[in-house]
Amino acid sequence: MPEIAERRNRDRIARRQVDRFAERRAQLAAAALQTLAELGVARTSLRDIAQNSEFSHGVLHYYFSDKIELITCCVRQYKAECVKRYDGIVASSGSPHELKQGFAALMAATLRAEAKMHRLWYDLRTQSLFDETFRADVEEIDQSLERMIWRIVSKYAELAGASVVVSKAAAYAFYDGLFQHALFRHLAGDAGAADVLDENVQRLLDSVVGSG
Amino acid sequence: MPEIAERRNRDRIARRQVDRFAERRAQLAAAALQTLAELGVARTSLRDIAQNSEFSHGVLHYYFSDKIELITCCVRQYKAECVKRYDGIVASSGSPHELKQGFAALMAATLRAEAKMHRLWYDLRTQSLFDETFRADVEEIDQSLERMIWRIVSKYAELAGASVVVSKAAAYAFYDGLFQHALFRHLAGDAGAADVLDENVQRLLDSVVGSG
DNA sequence: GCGCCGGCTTGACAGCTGTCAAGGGATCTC
DNA sequence: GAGATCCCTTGACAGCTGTCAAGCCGGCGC
Repeated sequence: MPEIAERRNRDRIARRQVDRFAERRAQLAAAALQTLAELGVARTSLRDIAQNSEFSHGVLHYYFSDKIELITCCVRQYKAECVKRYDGIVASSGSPHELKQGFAALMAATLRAEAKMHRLWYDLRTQSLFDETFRADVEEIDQSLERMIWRIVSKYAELAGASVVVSKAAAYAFYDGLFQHALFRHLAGDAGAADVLDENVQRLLDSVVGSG
Repeated sequence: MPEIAERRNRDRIARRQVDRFAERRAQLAAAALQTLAELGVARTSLRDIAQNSEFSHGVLHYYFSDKIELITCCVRQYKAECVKRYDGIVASSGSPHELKQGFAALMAATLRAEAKMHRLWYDLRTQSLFDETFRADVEEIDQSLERMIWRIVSKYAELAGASVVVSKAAAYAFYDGLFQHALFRHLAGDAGAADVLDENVQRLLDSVVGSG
C-alpha cells in the first residue's frame, strides 16, 4: 500500500517542520523576552529584538504575524514557567511551615533574579488596559496567576487544618500588590526589598488563613 | 522715588505674567490628562494632546520643556487632587464606622468615575521602571499615596482605640493591589467591580487594624 | 498712537517604526 | 544531481514622532 506509506512520510516531514518552526519560534521569543525586559514594550522595536538575536529583523514576520503576537507569546511562555515553579513548591511541601518558607523564599529569589522580567509583565498588563488587542491574553495569564496563588493558600490552609478567609481574587490582589511594590523598591536600588518581601509574604499567608 | 515705583510696577507685571503662565500650563495639562488617559503614555503624541485642546502642537514646547515634563506635571496635578479628597474623609469622620464607609465609598466612586485617569497613573508608574527620567517624580507621587493610606488606617485605629498591625508600606501595597485589580475588572466590563472593591476595602481596614 | 514683546502658529527636520515584497542560498526530496 | 521548498536577508515603503526655528499677530506699556 504505497499511498499509506506516502502519507506517513508526509506526516513525518510535516511534524518535523512543525517542530522546527516551534523551536525557532521559542528561540526568537527568548531573545525578544530579554530585549523587552530591558527596554519595555513601548521602547522596543522589532529591529532591537532582532539585533539581540542572531537573525535579521525580517524573520520576525516569518514566525510571528504581529509585534503583538510576539510580545504576548514570549511573556506567556515566561509566566507559564513561573507558575510551574510555584506549583513545585506546593507539590513538594509536607508541612505548613515548609510551604510558607518555600513560597516566600521563591518569591524573594524571583524578585532578586528576575526583576526585569516581571517589570515587563506589569508593563504588558498595563498596556492591555489601553490596547484591547492585548487584553484576552493578559487576562488569561492573570487568571493563571490567580489560580496559582489560590493553590498555595488552599494548600497552606489544608496543611494547617484551617480555612482561607479571603476570596481568591483578594488573595491574588494582596500578593500581587506586595510583589509589585517590592519590585519598585528593588529596581529603585533598595537592597533589602527582597528580605522585606519574604517576611511580608509569610505574614500575609497567616493573615489570609484563619483557624477553621 | 521713581526707582521704587518702577520696580514695584515691574514686579506686578512679572507676577501677572507668571500667573498667566501657570494658568495656561494648568489648562494645557488638563487637556493632556484627558488625552493621555484615553490613549496611554506610549500612544499619545504631542499632536494628539494639542488636537484635544484649543491650541496647536508647537505651543506645548513653549510651556513645557519636554514631553516627559508635561506628562509628569499633569499626573502629579491630578493625583494631588485625589489625595486631598481622601484627606477630606479623614478630617471629617468622627467614628470608625463613618471613616470606613466613607473611605470605601470614595474608592468605589473613584473607580467608577475616573478609571481612565487611574490607568494612566499605573501606566506612568510602570514606565518609570524602564525610563529613569520618570522615576523621581513617580516615587514622590507614590509616597504621597502611601502616606495618605497611612493617615487613613492610623485614624481608623485611633478612632477604634486599636493599633495598626502592618507596616506603612504593606498597608499601601494591599490597598494598591486591591484597587488595581478592581480597575482591571472594571475596565474589562465587570459592572460589579466597584461594589466588590467597596466591600474588600472595608474588610481590609479591619484586618489591618488589630485590637490593641 | 507707536513700538516692543510675549504668545502662538506654521512648517520643516531627521529619525525611527511596523510591515512586507523580492530575492538569494541552503537543504531536502525524489 | 536536479528541482523544489523552506528559511532568511535585504531593502524599501509610508507614516508618525519629538523637537525647534522662523515668523506672525495682538495687546501691552509708555
